[in-house]
Amino acid sequence: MPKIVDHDARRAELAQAMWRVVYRDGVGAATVRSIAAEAGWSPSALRHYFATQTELLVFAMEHVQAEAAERIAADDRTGGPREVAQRILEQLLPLDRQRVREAEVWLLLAARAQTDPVARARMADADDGIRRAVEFAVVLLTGEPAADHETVARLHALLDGLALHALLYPERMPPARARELLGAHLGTLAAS
Amino acid sequence: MPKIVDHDARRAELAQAMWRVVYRDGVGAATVRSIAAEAGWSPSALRHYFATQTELLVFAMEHVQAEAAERIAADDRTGGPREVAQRILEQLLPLDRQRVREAEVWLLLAARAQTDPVARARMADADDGIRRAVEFAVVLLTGEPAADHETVARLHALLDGLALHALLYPERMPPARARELLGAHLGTLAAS
DNA sequence: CGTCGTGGTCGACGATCTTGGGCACGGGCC
DNA sequence: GGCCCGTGCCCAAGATCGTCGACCACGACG
Repeated sequence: MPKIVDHDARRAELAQAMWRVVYRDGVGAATVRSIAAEAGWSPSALRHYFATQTELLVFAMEHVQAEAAERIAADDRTGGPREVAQRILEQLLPLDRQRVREAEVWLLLAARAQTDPVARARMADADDGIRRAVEFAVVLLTGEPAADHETVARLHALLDGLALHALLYPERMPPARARELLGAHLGTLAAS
Repeated sequence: MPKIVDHDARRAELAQAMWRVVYRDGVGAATVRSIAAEAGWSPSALRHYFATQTELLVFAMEHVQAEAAERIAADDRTGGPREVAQRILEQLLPLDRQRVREAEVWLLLAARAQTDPVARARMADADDGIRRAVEFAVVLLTGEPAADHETVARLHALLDGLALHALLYPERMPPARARELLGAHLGTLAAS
């Protein structure tokens, strides 16, 4: 068989090009044509690796998930449960440029998920990951072996709400304030 | 001067057409053309009343705000503070088809706000309205004359997070669960 | 060495938002 | 009463986007 190309490597390469575009010009500029130009190929070339734009976005979201998971895994777990839980959950908030871009991808995929089932499935998967991190934090804070579902769901909603506010209204919800509010909520959990 | 048309009435008429499309086919189907067809005009006719698509979305969002404000004002305030606060804040959650559509407009405008300053400004205004409702609820619950800023911001983030989850993952966050989680949080506020 | 499948480009299609030019109508002015 | 001209509206085109089909080139396998 002919000319065999490592699809995964190509996809990663394209995703990096996409990420450069997103990082430089914002997620709105991440069109098929601009990404192809960034990677130095024709727009149709992308079609071999990403049949549709949604697949591109989904791949970018997978990258976001992997990065966040890696950051969380890389935490050294030093300090008390409060500090560890706070640091872990902060990895899921748009507190610096990198995480802002990640959150932009997240929001864009969310908007697309309203009509696109594929995007919807990826969002649900990402949501699972966030939920697991929240569960971990709750277990850490309460010391109980299993996390209370209601507590988890509430913290989860708060976390995503904070992320949304920090992304949409950075003046009203600067990083320090988001951290502070998250800490306040974690405080109520540890106390009870 | 010639043929004078009531612009406000026309805009309202067009907004109703838009709303019919959104309600029937989802917010994704709300293109300039579909709205014009629904209203029985040509797409260019809309240009006299809404120069750009963002203006249409912004107008729809203003309608959402007005509807929500009216629902909140229409509450009869019966029952204890917990019940009143809960009912008021539930008006801002996507618990039925009407409010789901409203939340869809909200999310679409949020995505657009990342690149469009006009959409951004409208989102900030809507955010003000939500914040005021949350402040009102907090004052009601705590009995204090002024609401604690941190408490308000936290409840606000939780509320928007719940709305987002209910909109994106209706299976995981059905209306009853959203109500329950909101109630749980309000409970912690009333207790303190 | 030939074949054929894979990789890649070009061009086109349909849909979208947006814009400019042009037509019709009708209220104001002489 | 008749002429202006500004408003309202449509048509067509431009720009950009995602997607698709037809075509060419290369290279591994038989």
